[in-house]
Amino acid sequence: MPANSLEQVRNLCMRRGFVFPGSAVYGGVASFWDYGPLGVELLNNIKKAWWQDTIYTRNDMEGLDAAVLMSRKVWQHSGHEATFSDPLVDCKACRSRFRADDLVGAWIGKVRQEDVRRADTWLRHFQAHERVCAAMPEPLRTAGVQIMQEIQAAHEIWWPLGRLFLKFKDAGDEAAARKMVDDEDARRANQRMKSAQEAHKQFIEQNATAFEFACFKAKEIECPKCGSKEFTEPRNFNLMFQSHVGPVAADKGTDEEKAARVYLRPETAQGIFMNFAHVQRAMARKIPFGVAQIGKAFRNEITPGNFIFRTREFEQMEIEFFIKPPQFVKEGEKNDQQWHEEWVEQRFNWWLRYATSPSATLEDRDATAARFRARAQTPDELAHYAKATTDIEYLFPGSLGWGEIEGVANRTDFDLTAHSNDIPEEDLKRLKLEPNKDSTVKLDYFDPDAKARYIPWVIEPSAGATRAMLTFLCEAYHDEVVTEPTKQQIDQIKSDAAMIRKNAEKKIKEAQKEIAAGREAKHDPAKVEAFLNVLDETVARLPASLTELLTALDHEGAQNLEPVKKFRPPTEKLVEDCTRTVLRLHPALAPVKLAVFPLKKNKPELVELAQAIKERFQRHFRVVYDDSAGIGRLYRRQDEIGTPFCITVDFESLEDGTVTVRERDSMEQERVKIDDLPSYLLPRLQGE
RNA sequence: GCGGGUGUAGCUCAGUGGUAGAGCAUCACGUUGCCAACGUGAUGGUCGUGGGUUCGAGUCCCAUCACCCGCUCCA
Repeated sequence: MPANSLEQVRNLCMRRGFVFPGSAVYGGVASFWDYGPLGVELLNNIKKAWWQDTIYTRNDMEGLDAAVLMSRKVWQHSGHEATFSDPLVDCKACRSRFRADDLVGAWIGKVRQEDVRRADTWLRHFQAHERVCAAMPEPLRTAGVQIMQEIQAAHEIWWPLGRLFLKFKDAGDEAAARKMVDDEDARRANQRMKSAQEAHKQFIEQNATAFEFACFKAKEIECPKCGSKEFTEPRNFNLMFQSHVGPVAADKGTDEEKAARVYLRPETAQGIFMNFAHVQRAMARKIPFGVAQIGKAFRNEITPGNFIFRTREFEQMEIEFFIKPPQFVKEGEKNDQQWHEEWVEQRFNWWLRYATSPSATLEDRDATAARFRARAQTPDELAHYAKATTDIEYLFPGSLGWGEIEGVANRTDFDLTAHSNDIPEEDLKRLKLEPNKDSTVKLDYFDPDAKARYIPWVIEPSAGATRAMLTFLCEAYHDEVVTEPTKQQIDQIKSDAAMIRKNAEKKIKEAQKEIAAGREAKHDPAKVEAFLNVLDETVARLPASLTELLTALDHEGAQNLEPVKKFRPPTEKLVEDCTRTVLRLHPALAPVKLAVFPLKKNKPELVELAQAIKERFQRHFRVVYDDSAGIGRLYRRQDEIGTPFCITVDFESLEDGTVTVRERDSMEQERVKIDDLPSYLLPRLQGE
């Protein structure tokens, strides 16, 4: 069984040097992770497997590595800048989309259109603003509420005077009005009102974004279409990280600033489109052909999380495969839809191949295959550039569930057309594009076969390299029982579990009493009961369920139960003694391919030979030498990081030149001549 | 963004206002003939951070940061 929680994988990653939290010395920065010694090996191996399988073993592919920073114009014409630069809200009732700042601006101005001479209008207005301020985060909340209370207090004093003043003025009684203006109390009240209003205005201006957000949170805004007050939160879709080329002193938004602005790519694809003509000419390629690229991409995600699944800096493995537009496809040639299907199949099989270890049984393979699926996106999920997209998804453990690991999109001729000058009117209409006055070229292609010039269509298989790492880790992770606990040990667990139940049932009764008396209870009876059921069920299935015991103890309802705390350490010890953690990684992906041990570390001749074997292989792949523990522990350590083979040098080795080769998944050992090691290991490391 | 939880040694955690602990890991020496061996000793913590209450705070209060879970969201 693969990992049953992301937590297990996360722990292993941090403990064994796959992944570390970024900027940890300063408390960390959410969503950024560093890849440690084993992580960089695994990630490199994944990228290598992808590069070899998509470029070397095909006849229609080329590689590329474009710059991360690209001209702002790339992202203007690709549609990325315009589509995702404003704070947007969706009405949950009628699904209309609005700019959040427009709605809030209209709402603030609304009172001016109403009868400004009515006291209750103003009061309602101030109270509404106070509710909005109350929905703001601290310290804005306190400051805002204070300002709104002051304005209400000032209004209460000022309003009767103001109304009197207006009354005189309306009646044409200038003398009385003037007398009021000169009156000391009235002036003071007026002054207080004015400064309160000023403070209010400034507060909103200075905290525009937070205020905007709070308006929706406080449910003060109405949908202009349907009147509902239920909106999604304002999302500022400015997903791209910005920087500037050269020193820029200008303020944001000025022409000077914009001219120097560059974006960190949110996808590697545009770098390929920029180089379509270069690659085609330089390599004398005919359509169909593809360009592959591996590289970092950056998205300022609104909600990052789930370990390395969604991060703001990540790595993509992308292919843009250029094909004939439908109107030029001849009888017997693949059209865009068929190319799309073929790539989905190709890529799906790639995932399955590397998700399984060669030692996997048919049942294992079926179980693995069941955790992958290809799912066609529904029309409302499709990105602005795509005609169709099929997501390849993996069933991650725990709450993450099905997650996208690759998208295979049919981008039509959208991108190459968008980056071309002189776009014909019908294409502008068809692709909903604006004319491109910035581009210097037309990204078309003369097809000698069709004897026509056209802009190719594109199929884009785009996989996440960092997500691939998480996928393969989750799939490879196994806690295995290797030594059955004794009957005595099982009986001990059973009696401990019975004791836990007895104690917990007492706690449930106590809690029920507290709840009946209207007091807060220390335990939630339902949760404790649920925990007891899980525990009993797990204990009943011993010894097969041994590794599940610890998961059961992590149950919500197990918290604050004393006997559970006592039960945990010996149980942990027992589970650890009886199980091994093994990463059944495909050998091509394993960060360390081979480990060499001397059977005894205090025999120099064994150490010497073991180190010599290590040195013999270290030019070809990652191999480690270790003698810092007993042989059993050394094997376990390597299992945990997925090392496919371990070699042990013993006294027999000195005599007949053979060593013990121990295979990771089966733990079986074989005697192999040192000279035969290359021919023994090589095919096995390639997964044959 | 909201709600709940967690934060103590490299890791897993105990510590219920009164001298900071255990197991594992690491290092040294010895022992050890193949699946998480053992003995002896050593290293290692301003208890996430910043305030406050107190004679005294890992423990109580407030704030803040990070992570986890659940919603919400997601090119």
